[in-house]
Amino acid sequence: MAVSLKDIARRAGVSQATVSNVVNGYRPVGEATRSRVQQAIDELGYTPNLSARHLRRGRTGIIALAIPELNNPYFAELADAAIRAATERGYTLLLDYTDGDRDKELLVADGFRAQIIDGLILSAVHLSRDDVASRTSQTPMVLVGEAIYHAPYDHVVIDNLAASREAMRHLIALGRRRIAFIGAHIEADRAPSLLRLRGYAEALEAAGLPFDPDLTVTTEGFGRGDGAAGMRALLALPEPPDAVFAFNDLIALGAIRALHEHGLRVPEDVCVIGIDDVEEGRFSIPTLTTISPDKEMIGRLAVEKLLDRIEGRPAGPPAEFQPPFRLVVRESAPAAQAQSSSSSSSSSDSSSSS
Amino acid sequence: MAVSLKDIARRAGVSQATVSNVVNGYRPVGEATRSRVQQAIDELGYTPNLSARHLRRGRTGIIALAIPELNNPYFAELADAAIRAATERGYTLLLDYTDGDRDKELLVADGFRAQIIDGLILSAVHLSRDDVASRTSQTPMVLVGEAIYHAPYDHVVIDNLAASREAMRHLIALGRRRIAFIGAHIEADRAPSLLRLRGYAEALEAAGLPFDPDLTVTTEGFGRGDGAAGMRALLALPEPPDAVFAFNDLIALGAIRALHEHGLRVPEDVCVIGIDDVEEGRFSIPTLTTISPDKEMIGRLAVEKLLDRIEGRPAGPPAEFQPPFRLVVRESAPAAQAQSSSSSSSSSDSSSSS
DNA sequence: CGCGATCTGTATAACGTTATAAAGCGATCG
DNA sequence: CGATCGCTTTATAACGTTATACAGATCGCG
Repeated sequence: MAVSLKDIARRAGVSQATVSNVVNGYRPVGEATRSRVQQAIDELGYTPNLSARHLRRGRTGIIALAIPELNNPYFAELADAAIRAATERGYTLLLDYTDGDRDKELLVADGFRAQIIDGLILSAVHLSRDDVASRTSQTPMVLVGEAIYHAPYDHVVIDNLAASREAMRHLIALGRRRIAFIGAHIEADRAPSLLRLRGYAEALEAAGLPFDPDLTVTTEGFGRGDGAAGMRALLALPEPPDAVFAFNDLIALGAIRALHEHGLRVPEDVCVIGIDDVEEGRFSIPTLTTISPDKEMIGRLAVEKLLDRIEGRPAGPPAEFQPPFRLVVRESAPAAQAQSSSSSSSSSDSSSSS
Repeated sequence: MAVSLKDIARRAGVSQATVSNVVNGYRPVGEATRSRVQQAIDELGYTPNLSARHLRRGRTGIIALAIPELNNPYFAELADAAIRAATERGYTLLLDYTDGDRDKELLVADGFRAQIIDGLILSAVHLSRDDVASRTSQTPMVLVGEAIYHAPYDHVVIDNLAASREAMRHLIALGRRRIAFIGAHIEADRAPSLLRLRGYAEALEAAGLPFDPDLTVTTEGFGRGDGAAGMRALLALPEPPDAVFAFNDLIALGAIRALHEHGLRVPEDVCVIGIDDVEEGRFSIPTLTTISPDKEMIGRLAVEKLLDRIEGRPAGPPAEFQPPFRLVVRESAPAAQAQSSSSSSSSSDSSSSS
């Protein structure tokens, strides 16, 4: 059925090895034979059988990106960037879900799929450094996101501490004094919100504001529903907050919805700021002020570092890479010189690091 | 490095063929040897090499789902469902993008990736029936979505005509008389909005309302920005609409944003209804009334039909499958007995077909 | 002119599976 | 008692590539 190397070889009157060399360019081939072979390839419409190639080479040309869920547009946008980056480099990217489930994360890290993939980009939620440090699989891996730090793998993540501080500075500059944090997680193994939470606390201290434990809300997950629930809890307090710093945009959007249902205005009564800069926040009512990580670069960098390892390029010891982020000021927490209504997103202030 | 069939065979003192039979169960194996082999497998931690298996078998166990983009949460949710369905059946699902680009759609349909995938689920935007009818690739394919009808392939899609009529009936029942449609596409090869547009026109006629061409707005794409732009065009009319039926939720949400920027209230001044039921619409302000297709079933059905073809199960001639949908009434176009503010989604009216 | 070096091309052996044909071996049967 | 059958197991040949070792030319250089 499918046309194989052998068919081409016969047609062009050369050996299979020569055809292979024309296709892959491993060894030089004479101009005359090359064109003869090329013609045969064109005529018969040959494409190499990947299973066979990969069986022989020991690589599949497929890398996986494991994310908690696709429903969070942040991950959808990240996956988008990663897929494009992989495609450009001649690889195919496979999406894997973990459902934010610890066991599934372990499974993925431990080489489920190992037979089919050359490498793995893992965006974990529940895994600790020890979990990944003790993994047995030999498959190259790159970490992405906030969950794990200081593990013996390349790690691509924005400077969450700096990002949180910047978000908080913005709220404080707006004159807010009772600022809440939605999206903390108590589990011992979770650094992510720890870091963002720490940035929150540090910024409060730097501004001479008190840290009120009631204003830190723990959530189950990271969705709009979690944000709404968290906000409702805050509104039940005797003294509700006048601003909210959310772990991510989805939580922020859920919080805005809950505020709306309570008859409170954003930003007049309560300012809200998130992290992620998902497209939704550019059209929501009000539009969402947020920290915008360079998702394109995160995806690209993760793929690049992974391929360096896979293809055995000199890459040095595992390192942490920090793509830039920037504060995008929109309606939910407007610029300090109090503006009022519409007008589209205007960005300000950008900070980055290597 | 990796442990292979040969290692197991040696360890258990049997032939490779026997090990293969234990793993695959093609031929019976004696109880004694079976357990000996199984033990060796467990001890050495053997997993079959997929490239080799598939080289031999001629199948890869991978199917692809080609969608225009991941940024539209509708497709993200659909992909989610399809991935789960494929996983359940022992297949791996690969996501492919077409960027809503006609050439890329053709490329995908014509068997780019053919070497790596056993089958394809295609959600096209620009392809016509003739495009797919004349494709050369032998790879089994199932169509999903509104673009192509009556092609010689299984096709999974909701009854768009009925869905549109139902959405329109709801708006008309609310007393709206100048109802606009955002998201029409003029290209000759596009049936999708044609069908929804036709439902729109038919519903107008059925209600004895005039069809005003000014109220049908063509858009470039299907995103929030397109919806906002379309709405602005409508608001520039001498006599703006009092309701909007949007091609999908994203367009609807963009329209709501544009209305807000114009100082108009939804639903009091203008009612808005979409199609897709993306999660975002359950938290937007106002929450979005929409037609909710059963995405779970669309994904599951598409995978199922594709696997039937791949695995050679008797499946009869290509057919069209219509998963159910239902109208979900929320704030942007509330129930007829005029309610006012918050309260969560309440569904009504469901219709389905085979 | 002869010998090594280069440059092209070929034959062949893997890679890890699974399908096919055949072999071993009791037991059954005519 | 020899032939036949059924059951389990094995040996072997693919599947379509690429890597390795090698064989002929052609060429440069002493």
